[in-house]
Amino acid sequence: MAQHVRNLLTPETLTMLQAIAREGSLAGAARALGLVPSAVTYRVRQLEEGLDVLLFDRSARKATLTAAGQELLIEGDHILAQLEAVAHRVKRVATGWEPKLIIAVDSLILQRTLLELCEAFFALNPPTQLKLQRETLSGTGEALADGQADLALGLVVEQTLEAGISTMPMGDVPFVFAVAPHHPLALATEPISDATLAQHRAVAVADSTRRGRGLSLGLLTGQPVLTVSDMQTKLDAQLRGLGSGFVPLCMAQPYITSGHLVVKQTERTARVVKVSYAWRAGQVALKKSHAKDQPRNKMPGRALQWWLDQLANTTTRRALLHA
Amino acid sequence: MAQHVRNLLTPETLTMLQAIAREGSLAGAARALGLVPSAVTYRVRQLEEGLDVLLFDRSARKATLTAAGQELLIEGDHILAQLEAVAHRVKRVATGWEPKLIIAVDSLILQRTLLELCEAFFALNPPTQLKLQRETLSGTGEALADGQADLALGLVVEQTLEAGISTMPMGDVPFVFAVAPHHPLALATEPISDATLAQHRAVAVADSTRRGRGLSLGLLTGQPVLTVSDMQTKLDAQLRGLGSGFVPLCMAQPYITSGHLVVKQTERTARVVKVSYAWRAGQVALKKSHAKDQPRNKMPGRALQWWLDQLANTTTRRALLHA
DNA sequence: TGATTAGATTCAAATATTCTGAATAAAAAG
DNA sequence: CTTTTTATTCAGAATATTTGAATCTAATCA
Repeated sequence: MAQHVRNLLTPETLTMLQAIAREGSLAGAARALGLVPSAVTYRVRQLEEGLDVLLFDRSARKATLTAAGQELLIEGDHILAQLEAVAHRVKRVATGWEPKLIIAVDSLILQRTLLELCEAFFALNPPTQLKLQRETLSGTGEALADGQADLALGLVVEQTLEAGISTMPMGDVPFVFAVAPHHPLALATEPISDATLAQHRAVAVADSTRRGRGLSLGLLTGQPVLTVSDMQTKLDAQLRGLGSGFVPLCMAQPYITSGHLVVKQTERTARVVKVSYAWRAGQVALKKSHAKDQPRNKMPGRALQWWLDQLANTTTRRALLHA
Repeated sequence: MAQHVRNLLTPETLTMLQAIAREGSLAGAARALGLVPSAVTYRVRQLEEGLDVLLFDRSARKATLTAAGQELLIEGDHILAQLEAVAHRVKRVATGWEPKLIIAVDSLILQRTLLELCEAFFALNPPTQLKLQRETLSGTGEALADGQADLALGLVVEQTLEAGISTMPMGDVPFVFAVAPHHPLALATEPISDATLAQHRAVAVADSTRRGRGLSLGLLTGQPVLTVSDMQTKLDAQLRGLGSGFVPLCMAQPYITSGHLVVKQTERTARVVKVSYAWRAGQVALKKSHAKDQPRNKMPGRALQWWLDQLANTTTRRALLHA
């Protein structure tokens, strides 16, 4: 018998829990994991007994999660993700080259330029796999803070960042208020007041944060909202006249020129968002108990270093933000 | 062979790593864990091979952690703490009563009143163990945000709190600048300027945060500082004339009356800190993949509810802050 | 309604994993 | 230079997990 409950929460067990939730049944999880159903039953029972908590409701044919089970599932997901991140980080420290470099990219960032950079990176034949994670607003910084990402591009700088994370400015992104020419607001007298705005649907980009409330950029209370997951979708929605809102001038420019979007002055000042990039710069805070008072190895991995070198170039930074 | 590296990072393995770091050797860890040394060797080798990372430097007699090993140790500590918190939370959800209620208490809070409340709580013969964790400044809120604590008393409200955490004001705590009567500043002309202050040592309370930079209340740059871990120690230090600084009026009052402390006016405005309490109010954000669209059970546990009931009482709140 | 299907559980046996204990080597301490 | 402490290896022993067949039950279908 395990002395401590936390010893029951092994990664394998948590993975199994995910599988059960995903497949909807113990039998399904067994198939997914390449196990026999009784093995799953055995482990679930083990877990329930050790924790002394009923995790599944067996009254129906398919076992369903109890409230406690759901709690464990959700928290377990988070832990598993962290575990992954830790293993990754440890490997990076050991080899100098990251096995994987995760870049959280805000939807503001120009896809094309980013992919060109990736191409240049791969031309070096690095042993490093790249993973691009598109995020929005606070999700971008959060991925970094959580250790899910190594580099974040396109941070909106209102966020507070923890120690151990370095930041550099990328530049300013001017936003304009734009609507489709057939949208009622296209004919409104300028500057458009908040009261008028509130009568029409806004298109907002959802914050991809996984915890907390997240940022919301300039929404009016009571205003109907269409929420989309990234800036490109928002632009598309506005082109179709589904709503109005601020969009980065650089992304909207071609449509403005072609007349598919109309810029309108508003009462609230035009936004200029300061954008930056950030990365984990080692030097994790030491707890006193194991402070070996030997300074921690804080150099960035070689892949990260390459990206930072690229970003040190003003032209590159510009190219990531401008259309 | 484990398919995925994260499966190697079991709680037991991480615990073992802690033990090795704490005891300073594999043999020591084996003793501490009630195992035979070869078992520890076996597991370490298993881990190192699976991770494909050298965690220990064996050149000396005692194995010492490599940089990678230290990274894993530190991150592992964090994960273990979270695991503990998760198991705890799951149990609470299942039983309605928390097996343990962890209260993070800022050093501002009056010990005596708090203990009286504990006494009243235990009079109910609850199945709940209480754990009081004294914290300072941002540490108090952080313990809550991390899931290490269920209730936080004495939050300084400058902190931003995540969703899922509820806050209520407790009251205002006036601070006064005080020094011992034999301290040089006791004779200074009032109001004392910042320049004069900076020439004398300040006594500051260290932020107990485990990550980030933390708050620091009104320190002057370049001023010599004696840092202590809680408000009571700060008061003691100032009574001995070791330095000067702002202290809560309520704590200082008896000493002011007896002449062991002298209040001085300063150029910077007297502080009044707004203090609040906060607790985790369930409703964890659901990830889409397992949203069972059945509303989450969000009622607080019964022990927490009892404390919240007490705190709803104005007199109780006052008593926790006043001397 | 009754028959059928898919899921969950139980248990003994098979298999895998982890631990032990003795033997060995090598570094620090005396 | 001996003694002590530590780490490692390896073959069995002890544990833990998985399997597969049998049984039971809830949903689905004819």
